[in-house]
Amino acid sequence: MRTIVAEDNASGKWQGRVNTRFPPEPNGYLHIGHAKSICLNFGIAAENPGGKCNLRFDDTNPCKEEQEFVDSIIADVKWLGWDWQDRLYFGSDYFGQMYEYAVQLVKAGCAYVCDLTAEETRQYRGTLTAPGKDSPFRSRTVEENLDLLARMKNGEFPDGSRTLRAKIDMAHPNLNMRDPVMYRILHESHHRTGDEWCIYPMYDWAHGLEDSIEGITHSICTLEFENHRPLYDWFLDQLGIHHPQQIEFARLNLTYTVMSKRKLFRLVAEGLVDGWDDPRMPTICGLRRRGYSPAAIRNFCRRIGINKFPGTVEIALLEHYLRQDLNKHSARVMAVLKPLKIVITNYPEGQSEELDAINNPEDPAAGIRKVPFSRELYIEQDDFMEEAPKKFYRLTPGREVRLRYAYFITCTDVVKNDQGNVVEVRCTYDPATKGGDSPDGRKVKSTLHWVCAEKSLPAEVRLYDNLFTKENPDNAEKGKDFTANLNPDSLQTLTNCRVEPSLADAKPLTRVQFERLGYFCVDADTEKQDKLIFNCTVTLRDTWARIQKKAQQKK
RNA sequence: UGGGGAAUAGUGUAACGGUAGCACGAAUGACUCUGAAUCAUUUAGUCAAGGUUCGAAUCCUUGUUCCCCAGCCA
Repeated sequence: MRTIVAEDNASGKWQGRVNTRFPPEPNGYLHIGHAKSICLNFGIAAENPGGKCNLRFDDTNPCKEEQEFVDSIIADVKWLGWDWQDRLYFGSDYFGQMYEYAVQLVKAGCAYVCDLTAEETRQYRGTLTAPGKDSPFRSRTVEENLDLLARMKNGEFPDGSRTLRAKIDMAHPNLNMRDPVMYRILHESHHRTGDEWCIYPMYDWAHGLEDSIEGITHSICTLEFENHRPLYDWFLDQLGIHHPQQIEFARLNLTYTVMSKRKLFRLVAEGLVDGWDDPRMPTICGLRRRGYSPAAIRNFCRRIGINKFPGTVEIALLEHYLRQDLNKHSARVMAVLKPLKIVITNYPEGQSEELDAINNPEDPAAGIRKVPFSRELYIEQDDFMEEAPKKFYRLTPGREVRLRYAYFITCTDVVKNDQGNVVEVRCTYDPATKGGDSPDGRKVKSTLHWVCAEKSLPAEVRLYDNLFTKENPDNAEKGKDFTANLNPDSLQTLTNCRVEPSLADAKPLTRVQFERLGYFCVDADTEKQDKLIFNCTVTLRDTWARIQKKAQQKK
């Protein structure tokens, strides 16, 4: 596709212009599939000198469209990092011009007013294999059509009583060419034009005109419109106006999620998720709340490429670009999700100190911060095992490990509760290893993250897994649908977490890496509920987890 | 049984008649104050069968499989 644009540019087909557009219908929230289209359209414009991409709302159906969606779409495209400058357009702004064009087509004998009901229209259309038959109103005179069209526009007829149709060919093998409806009567208030209109243009009629009026050069859309291209071309040819080239590409499918507006709507409507911006949703606002960065999404969209084959991209690829970007840009902090108390028995009671920690090893300019250390600390429950299996090289009785940026410690003893669970680990530390380096050069097998028991802050952490348990959620048993494949464990809330004090004033959408755990993002609920709440954006790659998993599979 | 499209490693994507390459994943190793990152190595592919050609993923023929279309939705 980029080749086509580049070649058109070289051949001067459009006088060296490149003007694409992203044309959403404001009837829902944008998702990662839209991001593919957004990055394609804005990306192609950006790659060509002088290239432009318009943001245009295709708002031709007042029954489904709302200002709320207009606002969210604008916010999402902007957040993704794209700029349409002063070219924010609405299809509804062209309703007057479209009507003029319709009159022109009627005068040319290329369109007629049809009195068939919706049901009759369907019957007359024929089937995939059988041709349709002409509407009895097909042969009305131009004068009569002009009169009826004007009266349709003036509101003289009830909803659904008449349509304006293009006069093409009721026997055409492409159903879209069997006298398609151009206007329907809808006494419905539009979110922008109010009650000015009671006839509204259909997609096929409106879309090409919108493209033409804006001087679009390349009209990029998804595969299901391939069948509509002959009609797109027909309207523009009949009118003899600027005629952009429509090019189709396959929409994005991702494993372990659903992408259709209808299905996402159901998840929200049925309370199966917590709203459009639920961090498990593939919506742009959901991904944003989850902690995704715009750059990660853009890089992903660039890499998945453009095609005409409806494939499914692995969610792992998205996560790869996520980690790649977050690794470079996220500040590191220490947080303990499932705390296990440790007591440094040879560290003086009541004493504490501040240790230097590097904010981001990938970015020296990010500097250092202080973290408090004292006699009592928390480490991760997963980082201690009383009886360590072969490849476990974290803390276990008798073993020395490093506390990151702090000291080497050796486990000397454990304290158990009545159920026999370890509730406290006792260790000694080596004062000579302050900062985490051993003067004698001795090595430890692992480095653990930790927080000070007293000075760390309580926090809630929300862990996420795929929303669905199957790669293709639609692959459900007979009689069931995708909701049967919802993952019951897609959200896990941990309420006893501890984070280092530097996070005290973290604002929503702040992205950090919890060392050795993953990337986390401060949730909007932090301000509402007045406590620190983090979403797990994505975990770090975890070799140990894979080793464990393999060991279990062997059993 | 009509029409329109599409098929390249597990996944996604290049190669436009001239060495099938890249990324993700997976595996192995090195390194490491994150079992992260980084680095190295390995793994694995042209839907099928014919044909044209010195040479075919690419051109031709036939077949197979998949996607889309019968809204007064977009």
